Amino acid sequence: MGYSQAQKAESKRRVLEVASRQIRENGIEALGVADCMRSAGLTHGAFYGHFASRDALIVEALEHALGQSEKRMASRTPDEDSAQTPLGAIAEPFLSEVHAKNPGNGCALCALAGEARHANDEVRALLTRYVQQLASRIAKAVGHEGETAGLGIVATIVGAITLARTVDDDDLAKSILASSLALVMSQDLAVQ
Amino acid sequence: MGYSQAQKAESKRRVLEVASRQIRENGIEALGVADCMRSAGLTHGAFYGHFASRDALIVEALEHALGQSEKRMASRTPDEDSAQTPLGAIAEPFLSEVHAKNPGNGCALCALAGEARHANDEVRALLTRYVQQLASRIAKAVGHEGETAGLGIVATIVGAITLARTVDDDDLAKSILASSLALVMSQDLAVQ
DNA sequence: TGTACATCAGTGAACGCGCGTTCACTGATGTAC
DNA sequence: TGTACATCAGTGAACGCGCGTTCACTGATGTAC
Repeated sequence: MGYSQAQKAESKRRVLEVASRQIRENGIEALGVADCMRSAGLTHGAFYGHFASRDALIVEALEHALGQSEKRMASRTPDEDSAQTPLGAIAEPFLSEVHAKNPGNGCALCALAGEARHANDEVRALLTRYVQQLASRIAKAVGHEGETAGLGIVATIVGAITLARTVDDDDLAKSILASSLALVMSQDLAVQ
Repeated sequence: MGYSQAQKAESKRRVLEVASRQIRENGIEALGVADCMRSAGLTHGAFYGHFASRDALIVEALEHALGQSEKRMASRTPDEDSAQTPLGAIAEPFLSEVHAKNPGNGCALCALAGEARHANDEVRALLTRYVQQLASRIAKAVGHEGETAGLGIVATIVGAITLARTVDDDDLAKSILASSLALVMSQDLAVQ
């Protein structure tokens, strides 16, 4: 069949894209090399031309997903029309139904926090760093220095999305998101 | 070798005990039939004399774990010596370092919420019911009717324990628990 | 410009291993006489 | 009370399957002449 070098890079990008979506959607453990390659339009034999191992793919895919989230969040500013506060601009998209229903495109921390405890050290290190980044961004939004004040809010966000996705009742899921958003916004100094 | 009927019941109880601890400690997916039986002092071949399938074991083990948590929580009352409020009496043990460090003996919802999305319907139904119970218990503790007011607090608790166990830095884990407890207690009407 | 050849991304069969499940067999328990 | 026997919890070997990984091979690309 034959492929150029540019096509190889494109192939790898496609595999990473698929893997990054699959781990958020189905979990790290559920990611299969063959299935992932098939979804990227390749056969499983080509895998080790791109990655040293399944674990290496997972780490790269997670970095890819976290990088995306970081970029998306950095580009987000409060809506001018509504009276959205800086905290609201961060918390509302996290705690939306769209986010809860689409783990594959969403925050990797929310999607993987539950099973990260059983993952390898590199995965945990990446998620740890992301928790810190997110917390200090949130702390800043509510007018605090450092990350400590933001950690509770991060916990609420992660817990709310996790539970909303766990529960088998759609109305209950909506209530979880709404109640959690109210709890988060009760910490907003900009409102009081 | 030969065993009496009473010994069979005792064997099953031992298997359930082990499984209930193992799924909370290592996750549902990590539970292996052979390993679980070995830890209970039996060989894997005896398994199907007690359970119809691995899935059936998991459901029974989860029921066992949730039942334990429910019982433990029901027997818990505010400390008389300290000025603990009803909400504090519930939230503090959940958000303690001891709980974060010992998933095997802890709350099954906190331990499994992250991977429940990928589990079978029965597991999700059991956890859904538990979320509702916990939320209405908490709502009552803060002086609200219904479960809605409690859902945000449940989310914070589950998220905090999940993150504290995910993160690879002990001090950060402690900060997550402390910050989340403060966030939860800020909702306590009994304090204000 | 056209031809021969080296490169290398991708293919697909095969491997080894772990795990859930099955099943023929074992031997202590407890009942029947 | 003692003996023969049916029961059945547990044993351990074997199965089928899926999955991560390996590897000999293929054939288009792009360079050398």
